[in-house]
Amino acid sequence: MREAAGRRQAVRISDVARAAGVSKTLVSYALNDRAGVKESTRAHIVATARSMGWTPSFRARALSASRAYTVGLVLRIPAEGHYFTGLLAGLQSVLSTSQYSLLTEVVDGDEAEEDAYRRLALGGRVDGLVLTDPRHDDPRFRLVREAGLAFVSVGRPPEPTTMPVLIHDESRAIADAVAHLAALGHRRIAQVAGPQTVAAAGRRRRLYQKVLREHDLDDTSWLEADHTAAAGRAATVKLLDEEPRPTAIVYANDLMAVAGMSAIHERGLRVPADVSVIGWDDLAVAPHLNPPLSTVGRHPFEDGRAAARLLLEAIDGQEFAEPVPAADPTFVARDSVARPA
Amino acid sequence: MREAAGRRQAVRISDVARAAGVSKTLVSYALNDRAGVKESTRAHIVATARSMGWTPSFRARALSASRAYTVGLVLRIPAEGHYFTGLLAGLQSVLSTSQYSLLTEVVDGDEAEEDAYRRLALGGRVDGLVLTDPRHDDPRFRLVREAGLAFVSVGRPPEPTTMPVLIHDESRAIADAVAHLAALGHRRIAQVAGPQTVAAAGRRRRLYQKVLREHDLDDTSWLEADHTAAAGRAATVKLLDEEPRPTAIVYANDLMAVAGMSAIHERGLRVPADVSVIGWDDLAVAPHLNPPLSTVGRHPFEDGRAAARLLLEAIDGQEFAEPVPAADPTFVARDSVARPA
DNA sequence: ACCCGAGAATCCTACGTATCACTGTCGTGC
DNA sequence: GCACGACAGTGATACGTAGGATTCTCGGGT
Repeated sequence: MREAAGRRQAVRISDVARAAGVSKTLVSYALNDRAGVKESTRAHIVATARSMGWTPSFRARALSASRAYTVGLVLRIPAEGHYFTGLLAGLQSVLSTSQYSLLTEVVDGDEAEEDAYRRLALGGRVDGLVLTDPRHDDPRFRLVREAGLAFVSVGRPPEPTTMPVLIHDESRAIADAVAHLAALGHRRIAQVAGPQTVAAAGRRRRLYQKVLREHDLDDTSWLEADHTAAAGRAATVKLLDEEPRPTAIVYANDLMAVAGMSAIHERGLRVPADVSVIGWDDLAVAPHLNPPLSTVGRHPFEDGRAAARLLLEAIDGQEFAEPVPAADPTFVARDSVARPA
Repeated sequence: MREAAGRRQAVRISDVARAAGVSKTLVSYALNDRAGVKESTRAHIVATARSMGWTPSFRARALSASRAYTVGLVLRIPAEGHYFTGLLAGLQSVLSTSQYSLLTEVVDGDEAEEDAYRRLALGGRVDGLVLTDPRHDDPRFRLVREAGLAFVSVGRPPEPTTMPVLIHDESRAIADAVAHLAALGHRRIAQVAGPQTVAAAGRRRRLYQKVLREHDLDDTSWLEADHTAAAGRAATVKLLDEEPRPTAIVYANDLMAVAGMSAIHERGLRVPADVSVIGWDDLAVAPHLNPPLSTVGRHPFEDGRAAARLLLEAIDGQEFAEPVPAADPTFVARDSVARPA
């Protein structure tokens, strides 16, 4: 059996100091590029450290600096794997240029989520958190406030804050989508909206309704569904039973849109001839579906980069009076939308 | 401007000790359930700690124990968001019952990946790593060996190791898929395989060929593609030009299968009447496609759970002589496969 | 009256880095 | 000739927890 964990640092700063014939302090100064070290001494120390293969201990540095050099992201499962993969990549692309790392925590329900936040916030496990999809009465904001933890919220939080908030303007994408449908002659447009406890889902549903009214269209035909294929299918079946039948359905995400198209086909109806369909997310498969899915593309990678930058500033003590606008989603027209039969 | 980061521990173990009128050591013993503390004293200490809201400092604990209480996972982007989301969830479900957290690092190329591993391995940032998709001459195994870091490999590593290795037996799923096609009368089955530098992709391609030969079928019609939609489409176009044309195509992942179906339609051919299609992954959208996609389901969540358990044991010093079998993938028949016209 | 031992509690140092406060040295200007 | 400041370098301690070594306490046996 090999030696169990609890691996000590192989070569310590004191080893380097002894080898170079100077004090630990000077080694630290030399390697952190601080003033007060003669250039020749610095070169000697750096060379010694390199030859000994010394890397500063992350743990000791974190304790000494009273910093975790880590930020946290809590993901909900089952969830939009798509958006979060991109967000993750964007966060990383910024963090890895700093000293920071990203800790992910995956949860599957409200209680688990609160536990996760408590675990991360307490004990100084992280210096900051990325919060996504704020809900009404979201307990997370109270938790982080009490813990005095920095955060960045992707989406408007339920309470005012001086922490950074990243917001998207979805009105343009929604206006484009509805205009596209209206121009083709659609008069009955139904909506399968996301969970209305998620603040952004409610806002998006109301935006769609507002734009429908601006086109003098009925805005009353909408249902709530929880982003799963089953819910999307069920909602679609209900909408197809309405009288008169909608000629177009807009969905809160692509997965529900795909399940909806499947339900439409099972009814013996065609997409787009009988019912046009629009999704939200622009999954990798969307352009290759049969028919290719019209949808709204988001910018998770850019969101991640912006969120990481803001979070690092917040950790640094910066305050934010106003929400920060992020890259807006854009409508992508494909063949799942056509003139109604 | 609020106070910048570098947040100290609000209440320390010494505060609790003073308030309870005992030494720091006794507080530590009492809260870590160690012997040598009178029961009444323990109760008093626990009550005091609770009333003061004390949580041990993660940073100090990590330094003192010479442990990071963290394991790392490096993801490649663009990649199978699907499998990794599940893997992440599985890893977490085990880690969060221990003291461990998961650090993710997202990279987009070979150099970035090596950097990422170096960052994590050096300085004791993590106690162990999850390595996925081993490649031939994979530099990561050398890196972790040199760093003396524990790891679990999801897939057979290129070099022998005493660290745990999780392996899947794909032969059953592949045999089922080919048997299903053969039983329906398919004689010309082509393959769009994954990147052959990934060891598992090569093995899977050869497995398909072996099973084809067992059915006395031609095994020479295969192409390599890099898991993207564009590559899947291009490979499909080439295969459709072959003479005689294949009546079925099996793909290394669902995304390429979807793109392939799209290419088949563009040729004026039908799925499954003219060409049957089988994917790999069982994406959430697969059952709802038009037609529903036959594919092979993996078990990322269970893989994640198993990997986490093994990694924690490896960190504990356990050695592994044999690879550990994981939940095998299973073939799922859907309507994208039918009797050839 | 004295010794012994088990259990209870404390003392002190390790963990490894960073940094504050300080000492020593040398050149410069008056 | 002396005061002073800039610069180079060192010593000691904080960071907060854990735990081995040690001391203390107290009851029981001889």
